[in-house]
Amino acid sequence: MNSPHEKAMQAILYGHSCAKRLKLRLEEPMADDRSVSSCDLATSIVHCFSSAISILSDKQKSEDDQVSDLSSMDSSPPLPQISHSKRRKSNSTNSTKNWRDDSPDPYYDGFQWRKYGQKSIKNTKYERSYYRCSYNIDHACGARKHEQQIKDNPPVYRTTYFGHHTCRINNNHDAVFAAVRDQVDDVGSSRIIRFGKELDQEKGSHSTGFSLSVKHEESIIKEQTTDQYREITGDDKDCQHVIAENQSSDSSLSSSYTPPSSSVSETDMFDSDLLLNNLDSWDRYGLFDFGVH
DNA sequence: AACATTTGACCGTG
DNA sequence: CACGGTCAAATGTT
Repeated sequence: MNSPHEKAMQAILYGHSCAKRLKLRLEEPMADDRSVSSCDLATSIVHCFSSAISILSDKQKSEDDQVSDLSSMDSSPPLPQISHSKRRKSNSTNSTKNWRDDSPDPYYDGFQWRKYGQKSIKNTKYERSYYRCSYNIDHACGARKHEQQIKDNPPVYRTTYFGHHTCRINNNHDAVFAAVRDQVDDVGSSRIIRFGKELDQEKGSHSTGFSLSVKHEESIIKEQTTDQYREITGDDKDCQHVIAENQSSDSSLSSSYTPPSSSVSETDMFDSDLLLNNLDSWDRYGLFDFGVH
């Protein structure tokens, strides 16, 4: 796995490529396909920097801390809130700690949240706020988040998200991914990019807010990405080759992943959430080219 | 009036 | 029993 520094670098580079595209759009409005709104591009940029901040601030934590954080991540989809118990269930069995984000400001993530609690947490200076999706009842949306200031001067707020949105009130971010996918498809002989779960498995089960995960399901997805590369290429050696190549890559901005034409159909199996939620995917497949140079 | 936030209490988990 | 997640009444805001 790449070092935190390298991951932060990749997040910044990714943000940089988004910024370049936004700049190009501002300079030459007609030159861009407008498949992604400027607002979404800006949001992506902010999230890339958030990820970099988070990675770099985590780097200062102890290794033990990191291991325990990672081990608590869970990739399973949110369970419907069918329990009639008024009290919480065990975190280890019923909730999903999907990802977290550190930001200088608790940023707008495109979803509407309702605060339902606030607690002071032991050994921490600041209180933690608890939010659930405003559409929790209307759409039985089980998404929740915790927000807590973890640093002062400069202030850093850690937002931890649990579960997925099923309310689908914001699909803008999906457009970003679609655009990424389309442009990736345009590069060379690219056919598919496949990350994470089968699309069919995901259908109807989520619509998450977009953010670059810092520690999203790390160990699980490491296996998934490797396995799925094997699935694409059918070649274990190729998999190792690409991984090694990317690990020793100079992270040039112009690098782009062009999967070898494969036996897999052209069916779109791109899982945008997992692509952008997991920096390790970049580790393995290289940076994605937005067509801006 | 309707909706959102605050806050003390409750209670499951380890 | 301490901790932290959630509930729900009280309070604030629009």
